[in-house]
Amino acid sequence: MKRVYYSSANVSERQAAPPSLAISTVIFALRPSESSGRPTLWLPLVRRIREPFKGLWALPGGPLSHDESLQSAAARNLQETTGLAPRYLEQLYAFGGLHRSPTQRVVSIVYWALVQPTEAALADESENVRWFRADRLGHLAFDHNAIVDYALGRLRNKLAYGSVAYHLLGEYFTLAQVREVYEAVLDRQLDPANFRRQLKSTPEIEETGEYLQGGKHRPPRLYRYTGRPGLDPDNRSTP
Amino acid sequence: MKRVYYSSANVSERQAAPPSLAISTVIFALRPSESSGRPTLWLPLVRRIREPFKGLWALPGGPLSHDESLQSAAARNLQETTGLAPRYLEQLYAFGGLHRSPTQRVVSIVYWALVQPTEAALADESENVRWFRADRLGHLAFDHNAIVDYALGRLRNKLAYGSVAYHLLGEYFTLAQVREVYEAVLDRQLDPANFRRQLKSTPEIEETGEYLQGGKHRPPRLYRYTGRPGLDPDNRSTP
DNA sequence: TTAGTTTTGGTCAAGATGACCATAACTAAA
DNA sequence: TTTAGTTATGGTCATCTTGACCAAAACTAA
Repeated sequence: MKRVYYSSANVSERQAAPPSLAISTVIFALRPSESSGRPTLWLPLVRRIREPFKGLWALPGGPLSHDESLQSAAARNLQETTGLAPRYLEQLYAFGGLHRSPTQRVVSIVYWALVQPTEAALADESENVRWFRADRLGHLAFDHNAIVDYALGRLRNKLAYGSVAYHLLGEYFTLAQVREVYEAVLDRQLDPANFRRQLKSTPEIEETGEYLQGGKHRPPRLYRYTGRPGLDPDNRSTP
Repeated sequence: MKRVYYSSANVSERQAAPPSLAISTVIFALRPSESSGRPTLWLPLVRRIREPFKGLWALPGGPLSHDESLQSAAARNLQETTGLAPRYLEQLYAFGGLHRSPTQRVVSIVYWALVQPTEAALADESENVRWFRADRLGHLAFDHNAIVDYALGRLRNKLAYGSVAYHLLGEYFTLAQVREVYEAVLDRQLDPANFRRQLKSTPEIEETGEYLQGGKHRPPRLYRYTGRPGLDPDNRSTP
């Protein structure tokens, strides 16, 4: 057996070894806050069961196997930790600082995803997989706090310009629900009338004949998103 | 000598090997077109001297060594092929399709850079390094045509929103020169008066007391860019 | 001196945006 | 049954931005 793994090599050989490559995924979903009941951003983390950073929470991820694309590796992360399929999945950034991991040089290609949390996702919580509020994470393993911050910045930017909010919602939604997503992510209040006017002028939002019943006040009309399910739109140019 | 390189392993071992990691760089510079004399986008390419794609032109790049960061590896590419230091350098995308290279699985983390071409850069042209017009590249090695297209899209986008045009110009420039950059990259004419009004309202553009002499017409005022030299602004969050 | 060209400053209408008002429609409490 | 409370929805108004266009200033070359 000639196969030699670098992890079993001695120190000088580890130095000469090329950096190893991993895929991680920042998975965002909306969940009502326990206190206010308003939607807030949550994301699933995985507890590290070995060194380095054993016991700390980290982003789901793992090594890239030779026969899967970057995006499908990220989708597999998502599936394995939450049981969910992504509604939106896009490459975030490649993090390759020299000292991200104390034991070896690791380059992580990080994806970010939007999903809608279902009962299935909650059922997949366990001792080593748990959902956290994005604004109350504590200290994570590696540079994962910085990565989540960067992903939050990207989410805010895409939300303000692109049409990404709908991937956090179900098939039918009210305009007030969309506004709540914006308010949660951008962390500021928006004028309901002005916000409504903007959404009415975007062609991807389609009016349905249905209304949301059961509320305490005037029943709002339900709408539907007719744009593409955004799976890595950045990657159009490469197969 | 226990060190084993995967490239010398047999087929089944190559299959099991992790994907190898490379850094490439798309380097843009402005150069006057021979025909019209107006500035156009050019980029340097390197001729492949071994298989695969031996003889074809490719983006400058190479493997990532264990002791350099992603960005400094890209800056080294830049230095080695052009002799220049980057005025602007930012990560573009990680390309990791399964069949980018016919011989092995390669994941390329690609950076894009803006420089101003000097005599030094021209002197560094050789049999195996040459500058090409970005819109007349021909067939490149690997998926490098797609990568350049993606980089061009990013450049157009950053130009339209961000403040990136000045990194293609010298320290002093006229507003008409900035407009020519926009016209070259976006490939459409812009109204001089309206364009001027917008630039006057951006705080990073500072008026100097100097004027460009020697032209055929009214001497235009010279301006200066006072913003940061944008070296990977995306990477603020990670050291 | 004059024609030609670019630079520079300006107007105007159309469109987008934020602040704000008013009515419609429903629930829940009186 | 009435009334108060709340959200949904439609609208106005002033302000800002944008694109189209006009005109004078300033220089060169003939």
